[in-house]
Amino acid sequence: MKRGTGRSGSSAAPNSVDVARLAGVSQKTVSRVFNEEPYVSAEARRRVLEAADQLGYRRNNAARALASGRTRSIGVITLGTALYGPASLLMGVERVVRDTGYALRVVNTMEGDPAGLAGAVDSLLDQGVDGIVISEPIDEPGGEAGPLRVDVPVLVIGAPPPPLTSPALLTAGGGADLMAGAATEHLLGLGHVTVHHLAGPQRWFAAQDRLEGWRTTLISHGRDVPAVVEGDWSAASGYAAGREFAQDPEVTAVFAANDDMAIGLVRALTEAGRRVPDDVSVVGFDDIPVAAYVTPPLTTVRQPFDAVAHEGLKRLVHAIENPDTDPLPASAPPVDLVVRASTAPPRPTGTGR
Amino acid sequence: MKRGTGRSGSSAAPNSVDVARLAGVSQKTVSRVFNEEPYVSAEARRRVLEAADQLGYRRNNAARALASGRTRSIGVITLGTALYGPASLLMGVERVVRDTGYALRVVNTMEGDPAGLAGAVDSLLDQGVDGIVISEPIDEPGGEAGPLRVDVPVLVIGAPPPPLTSPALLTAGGGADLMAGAATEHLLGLGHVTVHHLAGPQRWFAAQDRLEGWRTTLISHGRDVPAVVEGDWSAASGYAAGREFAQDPEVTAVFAANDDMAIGLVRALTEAGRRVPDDVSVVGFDDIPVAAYVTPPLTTVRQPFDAVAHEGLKRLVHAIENPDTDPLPASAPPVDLVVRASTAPPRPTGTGR
DNA sequence: GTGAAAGCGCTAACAC
DNA sequence: GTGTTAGCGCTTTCAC
Repeated sequence: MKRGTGRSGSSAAPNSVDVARLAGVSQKTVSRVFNEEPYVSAEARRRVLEAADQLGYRRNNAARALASGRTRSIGVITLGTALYGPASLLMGVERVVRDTGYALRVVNTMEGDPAGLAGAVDSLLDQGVDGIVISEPIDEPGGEAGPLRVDVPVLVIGAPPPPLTSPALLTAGGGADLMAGAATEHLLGLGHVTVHHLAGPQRWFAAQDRLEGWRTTLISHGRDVPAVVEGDWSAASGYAAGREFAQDPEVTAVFAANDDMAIGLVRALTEAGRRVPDDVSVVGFDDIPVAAYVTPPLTTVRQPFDAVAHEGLKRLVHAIENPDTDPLPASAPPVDLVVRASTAPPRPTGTGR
Repeated sequence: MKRGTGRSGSSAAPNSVDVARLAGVSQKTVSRVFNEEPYVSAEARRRVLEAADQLGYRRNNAARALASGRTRSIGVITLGTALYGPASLLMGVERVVRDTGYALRVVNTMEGDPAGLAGAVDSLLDQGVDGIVISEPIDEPGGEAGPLRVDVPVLVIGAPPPPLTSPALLTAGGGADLMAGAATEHLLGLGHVTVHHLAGPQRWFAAQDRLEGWRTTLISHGRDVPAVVEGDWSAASGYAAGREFAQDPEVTAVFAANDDMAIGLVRALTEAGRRVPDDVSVVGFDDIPVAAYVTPPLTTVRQPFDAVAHEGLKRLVHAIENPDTDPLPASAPPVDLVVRASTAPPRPTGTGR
């Protein structure tokens, strides 16, 4: 323990009683000032602020949390990867959380983690948070025994709500299917007979959504739905898939579920003598910062990470602070296809239509 | 407030007294069980655990923190970007923090943030953390008025310790200068007369280090030190720099301070008719996942983010838990140059040596 | 406008 | 091995 001489301890952190004493007011008035409560005279406020400053006072959050039952913090569960999407989302979330006056606690779930989502939620609940953000969860095989019981509002980004009970269960970041659809339309619009898909790992909802949007679009245009090749988001897996696609002369257009895979894909295609976009068109997803600068510059779909984080968090905070009100409605994110040089009409030769 | 009927409140979260009552022991014994303290009979432990389970008891962290003075959490300050380096570091830190039984709190400092590092540290101290990690800080212009006073151990990753007083001030992740030196040596070893440098923003220590390693190596080999071009880490800035480099036929080798810029650089060079690596060799830094799959595959320096995070955190936790012991020593990270296809000997023509 | 009193749920000493 | 007694520094309630 640190406390020094007892009452007017000088070595340890000052508390509100110390401030009150120095300011010549009651402890409660100090509390009022720091909580910006009404009914404090200007004079009292001034004295308190001055005393606090002089002492280097800072409120003890543990005590506040204990007394009020609120921690003023939000926990976020991410996948623990430095992938552009998840990382961008996390940064967006941090910004909004801090702006709204909350603190951020972060917990990762590793892929293959036996405890998985349940363990992460538990850890956050243990720590004490007023709300939870689950960012891009994946389908863990070891299904939970019954739904998780969470007693704070939950926001799920980029996935349908998992089986959990919560005073408020919100979702954000939908629309990936529409975006994937737009990418597919673009390729079809260019004249390609059909579009192949290099999917992300199907345990990720984000990957499922994109696949779904692609497939739906193909079907609605009456096109064949070719077999899907599944990667793991990495450029390496895109490269491996690219070697397969390169074998098949029927492949003239590929929609990859993220830019990294698209880049690996382009490389494999190029190495195999299939030129992009002359022989094969490629569309990525995310619009990572280098997408415009690889060769050829990648046509891709830009994800509105910041907007999604912003809107989702606003709604979560609203749910936390207004437990009895209806949740705010979600709005659909815009679809933003960025056309660059990796897509072109198919060559008139060969498999014409 | 939630508390229901008073003593045996059934609607709100149960506390250790509830558990004690149900288990027929004292509250202190419940505390002992959950803290894994010695001197609890197997029978008492069993009863406590059973009662806790039945009630769905979970320790209240705010109360623990208040009573013990420790929050069992570590705060990390990052730059709020989804850049591969910072994001990888953050993920590495999260893993180790959780493994060591601490919770993670995250605060970003935006570039240009007036409050800057001081504001971030403050926010963490307000929240209450047992230790602070500052990941890749930058030199903010608005210098602080006097050194920051921090009363918990601090670990700085990738930079010299900023002016702050702390019971323990540790650093990790040095050695970027050696890595940059290795990249430069590689180019020199290939026969290039000198090596140009596409630097990162010099407000970043990480960028300063790399520049320093490059310059020192050039000097120690008695080579000219060409003017530095400064980018902002982005592929776009690398592209802009590349257009300049392309004008100058003397440029046969460029060391870029990160892979994104290297990729933009390669693109600009290629567009200008300067082939990579035939006309100009390029080395990047970081080894981002797509580096091996761009055209040409990028020679780069791999950064040991995980190892740095791991070692640094271990030392930080040691300092937190053993305040009176000497800090653990740091070890130098390995230098890992990954040679791929973006570097080659200079062409014999022209500016021979 | 302001203050006194009573906890929040736990850990820390110490006694038994 | 176990229980008792005090707080930790706030917020809350209610009285003035």
